[in-house]
Amino acid sequence: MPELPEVEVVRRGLERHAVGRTVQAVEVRHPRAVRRHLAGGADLADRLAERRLISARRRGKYLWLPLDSGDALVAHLGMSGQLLVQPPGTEDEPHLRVRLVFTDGGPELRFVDQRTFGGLALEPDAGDLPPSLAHIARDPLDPEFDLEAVVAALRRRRTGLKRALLDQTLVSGVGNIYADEALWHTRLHWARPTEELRRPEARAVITAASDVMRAALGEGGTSFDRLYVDVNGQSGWFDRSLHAYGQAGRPCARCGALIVREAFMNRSSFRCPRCQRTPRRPRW
DNA sequence: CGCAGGCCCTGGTAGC
DNA sequence: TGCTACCAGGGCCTGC
Repeated sequence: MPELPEVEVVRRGLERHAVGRTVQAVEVRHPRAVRRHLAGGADLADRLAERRLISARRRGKYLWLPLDSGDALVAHLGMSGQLLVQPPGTEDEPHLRVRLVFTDGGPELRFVDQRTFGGLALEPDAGDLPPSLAHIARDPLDPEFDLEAVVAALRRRRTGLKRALLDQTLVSGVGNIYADEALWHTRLHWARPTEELRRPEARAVITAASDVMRAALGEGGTSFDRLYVDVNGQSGWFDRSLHAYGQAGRPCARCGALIVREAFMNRSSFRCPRCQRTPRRPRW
């Protein structure tokens, strides 16, 4: 599941392998992959053809590639999306959704996505950010990320802590994996009411999320199910450093109690039952 | 407005 | 063996 570190690895790959090149033609092989492009796949292909990719940018889990036309190609990898750079003639992947061919005859850019939660769309490149991303908060790796403002906003919420960490309008880039890791590092329970957080606790959990994501980026991104690979198909290996996520039944690295898995928001949450005690008034 | 919950999607796997 | 049920979960959407 690509979260911020994995998406950043992809962004760097795009910067290296796609930026500066000119699109010759685009093949949209699955309409769902371009569902956010309301004018349809043919329109997307038309407006991308003969356009040069200017740069590769990211906010949270979103990527966008500004074009020399003033549009930007916005991409989200969803659960299982990949952007692969493949030599022409390489056999098509089973879940190939969109193919970009370049005028230089070099490697193609392929959007591959098994579960089709991800997709591509063209939008105006409105200065700093495509319009559809206006609601996405800055992520912790953004130079303009304002920790104290996020801490204050977090403590104004009236919800469970993990819900808030996953809310991309509060802080972006954090998904299920890094939320569980940040909570484990700070010994906080996922159902802690945000309005009861002490300022140092709030500061610690946001800082922990930031630190864990930065560490993952340093190691090439988390990958435990082979669905995530970077722009050239290389897997990361950060899963070996996870302390909570996916560790049910394994001993907590801090206290030895067995990590438990709990249902939360139709997904899983992992925590240490001893280090991360259930709060008196949980907000599930 | 803030917040909660449903839904979308597919391949792998567990269970009968 | 072959079927069904369940699981992974980010983000959009709706309703309260």
